[in-house]
Amino acid sequence: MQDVCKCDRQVSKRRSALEATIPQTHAPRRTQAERRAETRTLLMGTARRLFLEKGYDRTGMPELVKEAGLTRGALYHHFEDKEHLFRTIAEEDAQAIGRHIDEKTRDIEDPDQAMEIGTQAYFDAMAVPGRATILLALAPAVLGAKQARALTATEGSAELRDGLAKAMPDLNGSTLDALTDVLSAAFDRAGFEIAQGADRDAYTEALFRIIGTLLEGSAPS
Amino acid sequence: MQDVCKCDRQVSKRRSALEATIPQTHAPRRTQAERRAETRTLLMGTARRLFLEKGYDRTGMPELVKEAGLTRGALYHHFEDKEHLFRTIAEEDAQAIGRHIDEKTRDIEDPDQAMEIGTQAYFDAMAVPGRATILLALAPAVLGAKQARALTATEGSAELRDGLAKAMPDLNGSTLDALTDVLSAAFDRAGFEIAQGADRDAYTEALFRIIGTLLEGSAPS
DNA sequence: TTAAGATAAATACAGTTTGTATGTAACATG
DNA sequence: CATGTTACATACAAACTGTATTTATCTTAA
Repeated sequence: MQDVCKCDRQVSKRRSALEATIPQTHAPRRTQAERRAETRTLLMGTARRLFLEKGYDRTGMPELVKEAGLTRGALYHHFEDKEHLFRTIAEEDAQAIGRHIDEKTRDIEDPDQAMEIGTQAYFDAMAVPGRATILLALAPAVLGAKQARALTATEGSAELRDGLAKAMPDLNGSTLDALTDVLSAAFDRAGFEIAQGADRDAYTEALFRIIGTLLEGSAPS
Repeated sequence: MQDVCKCDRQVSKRRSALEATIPQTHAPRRTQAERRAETRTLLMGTARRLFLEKGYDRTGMPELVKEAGLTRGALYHHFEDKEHLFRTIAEEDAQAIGRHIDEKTRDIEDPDQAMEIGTQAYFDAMAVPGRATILLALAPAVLGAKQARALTATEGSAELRDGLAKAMPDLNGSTLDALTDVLSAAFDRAGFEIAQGADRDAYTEALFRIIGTLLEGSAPS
């Protein structure tokens, strides 16, 4: 019962959390880039977990660094403030989604197949634990709806727009934009629910029913 | 420049914000119910404004009660904590939306027309300043995605589900649920964007294109 | 290799914020 | 009008935030 201490004092056990098992030879001698990357990774990983477990505003920095085996000094050296820490995490997740979709669809010619594969790639990427909550539930509140949307505004929606434009040439621009927007919201909802364990096939079919009927029902080429 | 004071001390100007103009006769003699309602309204209104201006976690209770001309004593008398205050505000907005839609659609027989009118009523209700941000951007982070969804889960979506079920009898239950869910996400997005000043007609047409083609395109009765 | 500079991380500090406990004023009721 | 109850203010103890300062670790070039 010697754990109640309001100060920041660290018990001089450096590199604790990662290598607590190692008998501590003498000096591990990491390069600065390594140190930096490891610490950032550790902080971001711990923060990610706590943000997800307790929510953004109920997560305190003292608690966070304690769990990471560091001090607030390290945290504020790497991140300007709590919001910057969160934004960095959210950006990383968003970029990971973009990369994954790009990888999976890069070599596909047929637009329909690209749509199909891209959708599954999006669901897969969004199902990485915590990602959906970070990007779709927390980010709009922490970063603002606009910034949060900008993070996830995948190029995929541009291709969706093009597909719709071709199939429905009578649509004016703003209606086309609105249609693309609400459909991307539908994709987001599907991705979120699938990530929470919902029936993936059901959501996939629901989305393709919508898009399928839209594309064929209006002005078939 | 005499404003820097860390304590809660109140300058003994009771009922300030509301009646600062009145020359303060002797004793206004309000009933308890009135006192209570007025204070709650004042606190919730001020909190609402600050949550919208600065975000949830950047809004502090000291600042809030200061602007309301009260002390934290009053605040914590009426609300358990910050989250409870927010939840109360969000619930009020959600219920107002429900009431408004109900009012507007109560006497409509034709399902199609009810859909049309109900959609417009939803957009109107969601366009009340701040409502969209509170319910769709902040609530998922503060209350959790599930609770936030539960707030806005209007009965309208049940009727949407029924309409879809009739038009597409081949759909199994889980796909129908998924379809209803992603469509309601589309409605939310439309409501949010319209509230932010987007082209209402464009979003309305986009939604009805989707629903229209779905209903007619599959299995017409 | 090592001294000087740069980066990483810990400690120290000042101001705020949160929730609670306690005290006081306003209203309600027999 | 005395007594109980509700509304609100004040006082207090943590806890949290961000910054300034100091110490440790790594880099580089003579």
